[in-house]
Amino acid sequence: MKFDNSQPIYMQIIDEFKKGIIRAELKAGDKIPSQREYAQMVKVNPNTVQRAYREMENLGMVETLRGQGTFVRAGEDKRQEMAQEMANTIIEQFISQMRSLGYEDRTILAMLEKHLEDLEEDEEVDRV
Amino acid sequence: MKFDNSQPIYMQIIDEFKKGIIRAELKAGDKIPSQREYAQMVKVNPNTVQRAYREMENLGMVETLRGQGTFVRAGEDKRQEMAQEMANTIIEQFISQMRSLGYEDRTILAMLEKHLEDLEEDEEVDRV
Amino acid sequence: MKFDNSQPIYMQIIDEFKKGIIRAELKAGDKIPSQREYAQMVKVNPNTVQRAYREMENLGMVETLRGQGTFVRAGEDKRQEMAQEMANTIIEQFISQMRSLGYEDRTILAMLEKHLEDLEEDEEVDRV
Amino acid sequence: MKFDNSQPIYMQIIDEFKKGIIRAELKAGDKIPSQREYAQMVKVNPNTVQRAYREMENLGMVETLRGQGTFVRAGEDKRQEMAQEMANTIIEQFISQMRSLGYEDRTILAMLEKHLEDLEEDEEVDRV
DNA sequence: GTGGTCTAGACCACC
DNA sequence: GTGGTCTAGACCACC
Repeated sequence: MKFDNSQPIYMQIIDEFKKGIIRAELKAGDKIPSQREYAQMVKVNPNTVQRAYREMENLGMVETLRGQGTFVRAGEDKRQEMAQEMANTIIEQFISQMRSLGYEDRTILAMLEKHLEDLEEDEEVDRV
Repeated sequence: MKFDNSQPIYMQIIDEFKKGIIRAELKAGDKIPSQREYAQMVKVNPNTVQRAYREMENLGMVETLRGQGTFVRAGEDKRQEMAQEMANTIIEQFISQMRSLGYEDRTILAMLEKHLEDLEEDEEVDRV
Repeated sequence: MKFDNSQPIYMQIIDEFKKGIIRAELKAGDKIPSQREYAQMVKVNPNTVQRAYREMENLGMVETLRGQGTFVRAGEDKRQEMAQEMANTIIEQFISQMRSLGYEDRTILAMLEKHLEDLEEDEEVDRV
Repeated sequence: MKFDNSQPIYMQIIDEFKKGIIRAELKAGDKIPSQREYAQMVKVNPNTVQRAYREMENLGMVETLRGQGTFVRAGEDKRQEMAQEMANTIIEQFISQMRSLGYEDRTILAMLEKHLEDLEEDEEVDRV
């Protein structure tokens, strides 16, 4: 895992787990690594990991059972909610970046549409 | 200026000037800060600034006159080309982020459209 | 390798590799020394070598694979182009030197012709 | 004056005066700067200048009169001889450079001829 | 003052 | 081990 310093590391850790849950790589009931294990894996201070885990607990993403470990709690509903939320953040950031280049909204939409069509064509070709 | 470590600093500097040119805040003939000045402004080593300036010269964005300074070279054509290029990068990054959340292309498009409409309504309200 | 100060060292390094490619001593796919190795060989700072290697990459002469090394990329086409270019530089420098001695163009040509004939005779003798 | 380290500085000084004489900027009887003056002008150790002046005396280029200074001695004959000599050096260096790129003698001649024609055309245009 | 080159050396990323 | 980035600081060339 590599972290940049655009955001606190503990938030970047949370985002990692969020993505895992959203992509359904992590499902309700799955055990995630212990705080110590994870801290070693990603070479981060255990305190930072602890903070991330605590916040995930507050967010209802995971549940910690003393002496047993930390488990994913998010069910399908939660998963969708999280996906929506993350998507909104990404979309807003995208719009703001494109607007700051001076593009108008309808142009942004048209450019995205064009891009998606081009990509689909390319992928068509790849499959053939 | 704050730099994150998602990218080399010299590239982030280039991106700053790119944005300036794209937004037409910097126009052909404008003098940009001397390497030393800029290095002090953004608190990085002058060598790092020089690398950025040198690459901008190679990209045809600026022209350097020894003993005189560095000047914006990009005319309107170049400006549009740069905007296109930067937009493509942003769009591609956006698509890949959204796809990695599991959204299909038509859904991505629909979500963006919805978002833009909502924003426009909000801005309508603000103006009134 | 000895460098003079008629030109920056990094350019002289580039010229060395250019000559190697032009003379076909270095062919497409050949690995050239690592930056550190070469720096030790020619006793210059690794940063200077890196600048030379980076510019050679920009010129399309070599390809750099991180963690693996730097490889000659120039094929036969590129080789000829580079030879032409280098020849032009040499010829122009020659003309300017001769003119600055006050010789007229036709005299320069005649002197060169004479010289080449003399050399060929000498080499004839050597072979016999 | 700027010296490179491809040759001893005293030789580069001699070449400077040679060029002056060849171009007839310095004529027989002309006084050249005193050794001290010249050393200051070109920022070189006076001993180096002395060596250059001594060798020029040996070469018959100048004459030193104690208490009066150093004077150009070379007459027209000497001038031509020096020009010839310097031209030969330049031509030989040129041939060797071009051959090392792999060009054959007749090609070298053809390329030079072509280049001179092109230059003449350009200069024609400039005059018009 | 402005840019250009170079050294010395640290630290990181990828293999 | 190999390349990539960055800092610190010296010295040079051109204006």
